[in-house]
Amino acid sequence: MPDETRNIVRECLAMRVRMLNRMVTAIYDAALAQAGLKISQFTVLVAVTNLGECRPKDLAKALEMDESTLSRNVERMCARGWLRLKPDQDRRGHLIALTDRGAALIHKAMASWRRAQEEAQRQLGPEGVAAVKAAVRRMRG
Amino acid sequence: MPDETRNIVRECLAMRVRMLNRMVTAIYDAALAQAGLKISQFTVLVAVTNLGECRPKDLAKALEMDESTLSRNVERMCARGWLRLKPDQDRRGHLIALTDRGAALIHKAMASWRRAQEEAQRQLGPEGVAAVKAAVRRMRG
DNA sequence: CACGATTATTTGTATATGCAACAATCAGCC
DNA sequence: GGCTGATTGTTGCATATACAAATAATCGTG
Repeated sequence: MPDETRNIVRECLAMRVRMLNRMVTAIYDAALAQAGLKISQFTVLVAVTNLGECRPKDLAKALEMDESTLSRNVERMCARGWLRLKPDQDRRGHLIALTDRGAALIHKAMASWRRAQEEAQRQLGPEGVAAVKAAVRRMRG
Repeated sequence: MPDETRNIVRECLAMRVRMLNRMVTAIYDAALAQAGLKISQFTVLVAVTNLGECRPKDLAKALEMDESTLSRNVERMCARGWLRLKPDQDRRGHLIALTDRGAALIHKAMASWRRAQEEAQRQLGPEGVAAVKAAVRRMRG
């Protein structure tokens, strides 16, 4: 049995990707704490800015995130006044929009993001950075 | 503002790593559901097998995971009878040990893990796989 | 236009994640 | 032996994650 499991530790991609996720997330969360948010939330704010007013489904797709997860993240961010919901033609849903406070927060968090980004790049090295980008491109492509 | 945020989406490493994490985790969780566990739990079982009876701190370090997170994961897994706690010399803590049921579960889950591993490798491609491994090695190194 | 199928989103439930504060024990020193 | 600082681990709190089921509105077709 130990032979099998040792092999898993050497090979398992999920183990590695999840570890990488924890390490990288920690870097960004630590930096963004100064601005009072987490990378998960920053990511949503940025995505909404780029998409413009958008439907939950589109946002979830853009972030490759489960719709129910996003639903509750948006809920919390609305409660904080960073996002708000607007009625849509299709009355099954609504549009998610950035508020002024949300936009201000992105601006305020920019310096923290840049610091985290530099630190992550430093720790990963140029090859590591390229590697991560390539891996994601492959999987989504 | 959109200029800045578009740049973030293009560059942000956390966004990519987290996306990769969600995609890869989903592949393994879907496969392991057949055996009644998740990749997060499978990972702990395998790590305990390799370390042997171990203290929470060592296990957390091996998995690059917060001790409090691990504490509660172990708790759930004890409740299911996969792990159990044994007294240690150092009475502040205890040793985490695999039970027979835990060992049997690993065995039962092997085929599912292999299927997930193959699927993840297929989606990432050889370069993607190498990329992920290299990135982790760099960060932990 | 009515009705069943489809689509959009939220809720129920469970797990996972981590920071900060806490309790318990240990180790070293006097 | 008994204090004091360090180490080990758990708990309180908040957020994040996702599958399945429920809800609500739209669409397509007879």
